[in-house]
Amino acid sequence: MASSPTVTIGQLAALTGVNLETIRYYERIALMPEPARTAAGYRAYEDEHRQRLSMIRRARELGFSIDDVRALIGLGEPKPCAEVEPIAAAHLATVRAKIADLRRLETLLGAAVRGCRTGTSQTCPVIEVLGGDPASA
Amino acid sequence: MASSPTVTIGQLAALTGVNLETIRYYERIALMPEPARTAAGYRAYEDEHRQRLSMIRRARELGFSIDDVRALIGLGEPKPCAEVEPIAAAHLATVRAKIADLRRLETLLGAAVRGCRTGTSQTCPVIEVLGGDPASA
DNA sequence: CTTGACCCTGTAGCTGCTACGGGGCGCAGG
DNA sequence: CCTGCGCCCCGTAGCAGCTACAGGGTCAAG
Repeated sequence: MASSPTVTIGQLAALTGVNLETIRYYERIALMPEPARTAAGYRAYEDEHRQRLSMIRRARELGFSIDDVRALIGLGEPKPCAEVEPIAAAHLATVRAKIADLRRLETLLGAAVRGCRTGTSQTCPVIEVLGGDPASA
Repeated sequence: MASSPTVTIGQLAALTGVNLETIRYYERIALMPEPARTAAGYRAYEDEHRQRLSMIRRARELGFSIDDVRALIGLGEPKPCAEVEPIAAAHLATVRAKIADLRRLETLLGAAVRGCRTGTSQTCPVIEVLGGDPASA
């Protein structure tokens, strides 16, 4: 009973902010269900598709992998907390690990770049960070 | 006048901790120079190769792209600070941006996962984070 | 002389898209 | 009715940065 029961792929892309080609890609990898088609073969999306795609988009923005997304929002009904929580917790752990890694990098790079600017070293401090092992024996 | 003037690709891999196939890949994309060959066609690496590959490895560990690495350690002599510093500074900026992004994720995911564990909500808090927009109009 | 560990080449696969190329459809204007 | 524009269709190739084959050759020990 809505004024616009179905939308085209381009409209869905505009509604959700997901690239049109990406939507087709999601269908190809069975992350999005195949929508009904018009007589001419155009995809006709319902509001359920829009909801699902929005969820996928947010999950991707949160850094979940495609496989994680598949596990989080199965092909049908919403998953129970007991299934969702371990995936989210694992992902959170990898996010934290990445943060820790990046902070190490930040420290090292920051020091090297500062060394460049103060310019007291003979060789470039950035290069020095890379070449800490000139000879083997 | 060293006892082992050249090493095979497998030995170089062991020395540097870089995967053997990755070394060949670096040669293919001209990041590593083509080494001399034995009569049988085996690659024969000198210590210079080992040094260069170690530098590449450290640069990659610091998150520099292959193109950045190419710019940092050209095919010949070490680059001057003036060339190196902008690349390192730009990379540092992207590292900081990634950290900021990941911290946002950490906050959101952390709150959701905690919500799961305290379990007061009807629907899973993780799913709630994903589905904040049930209907369009 | 055989066995096994190494080496060679080239190509296909991975993730998650994105961008073609070469065609159909739908609707508005002339 | 026809044209033209914008959208849609499909399939495939490309991006980074490896990694993993398949199907061979080589070398040194036993």
